[in-house]
Amino acid sequence: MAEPVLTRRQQAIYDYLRQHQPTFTQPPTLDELCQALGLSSRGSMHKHVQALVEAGLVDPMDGKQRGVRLREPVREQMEYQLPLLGYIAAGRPIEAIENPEDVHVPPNLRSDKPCYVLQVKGDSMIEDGILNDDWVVIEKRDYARNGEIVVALIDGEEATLKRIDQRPGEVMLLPANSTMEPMVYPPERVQIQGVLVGQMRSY
Amino acid sequence: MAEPVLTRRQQAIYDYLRQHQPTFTQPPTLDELCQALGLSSRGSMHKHVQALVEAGLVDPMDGKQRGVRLREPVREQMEYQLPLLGYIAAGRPIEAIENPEDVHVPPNLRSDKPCYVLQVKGDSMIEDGILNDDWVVIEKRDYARNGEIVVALIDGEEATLKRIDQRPGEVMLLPANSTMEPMVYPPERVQIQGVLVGQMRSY
DNA sequence: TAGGTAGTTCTCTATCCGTTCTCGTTATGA
DNA sequence: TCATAACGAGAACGGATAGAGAACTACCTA
Repeated sequence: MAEPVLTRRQQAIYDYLRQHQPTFTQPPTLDELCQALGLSSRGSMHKHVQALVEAGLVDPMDGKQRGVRLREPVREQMEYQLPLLGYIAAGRPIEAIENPEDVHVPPNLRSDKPCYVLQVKGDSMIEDGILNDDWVVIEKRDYARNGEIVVALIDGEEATLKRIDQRPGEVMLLPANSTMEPMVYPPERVQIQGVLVGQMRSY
Repeated sequence: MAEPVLTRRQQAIYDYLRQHQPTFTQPPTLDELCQALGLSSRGSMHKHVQALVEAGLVDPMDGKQRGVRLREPVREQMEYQLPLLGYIAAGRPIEAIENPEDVHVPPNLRSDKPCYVLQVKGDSMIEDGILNDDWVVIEKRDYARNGEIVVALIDGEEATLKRIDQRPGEVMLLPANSTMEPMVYPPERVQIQGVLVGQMRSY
């Protein structure tokens, strides 16, 4: 989809919304937008916002109620980009990247649920074909079926990528490396953070 | 399409656009272009830009709207698509797909040379983390450095994906599977068709 | 029920900017 | 030397963009 080509003002408003999105407790009113952008006419602002709605960049707010308004069209039109959140190595917390850059992920390597990307450090899953420095696409999810490969957080501090086997009273995290032993924990110590849905490697 | 043959000025403007494209938040106006190129007449600039439009190098901006203007045409949207040519399994020709569909490939999984995608059948490279049904991105190339993983055609009929080791008088194709033996051929029987540059897997 | 808040629609106006035009200068080749 | 093309300046026109403000409506609250 081609960029809708916004006018200067529309672009400024859109940028402002994207930039301040995280700090809003509520979507802003037109008046607040006017104040932020230095306008004094609600009507003019409405015209611009309307243009953004038609460009598909802002939620219609089409009814007209709600004291407050307008909102991001939910993440990405960039449906091929996912955030690279950090590195995952067995036994350490996920090493977060300060500025999560976006990486391209083909649609067939992800699910239609929210996903993110981690880079693998270590070789605990080497026999499942997951090597050091591979990128893995993770679907954000807090449960898993047995046999799935998951990002698990142990005791709230150690993150690891392992195949999971959940049994009554215990959870087994299975490495795919014959030099390593399965890890067994009581369920309350293991928190599932996501499930592997795709993988990429560059040579 | 033959090179449109630009005049000196047209070329300068085109170069400027290509060079600064990434830094634009918005396409420039004619006045901005004049300022950047050291002109003072919007009308003259318009004439040059018009020539670029007719040369097919710039978007028409044909109506007349958009407070701002002109931008690159060669916006490769195909840049993330590569053809899926078929399946590769050790010991058989590449099984071509009648209608090569295009698959999305992130830019970091490919080179800037021509590439294509194959789907792996078999597990001869399993210890290098290349599993059955994985997609591999292949750079089209007829030579390789030792240690690279290549698509090799043997006797013009059997295609295989193996790590290569070329020595005087012989070529070794090394599987990554301890149950399989390296294959040794005289160089004239082995034709390199491409080199592995990326890999994708869906779970 | 009244008044405040906030989205919507409207008109009016100013400015921006693409477009078209004319005119002058310079360089090149037959 | 003259015709032509490339180039540039500048003026004028008109549509697109932008903003102000008024009027209307819907909703919420006191």
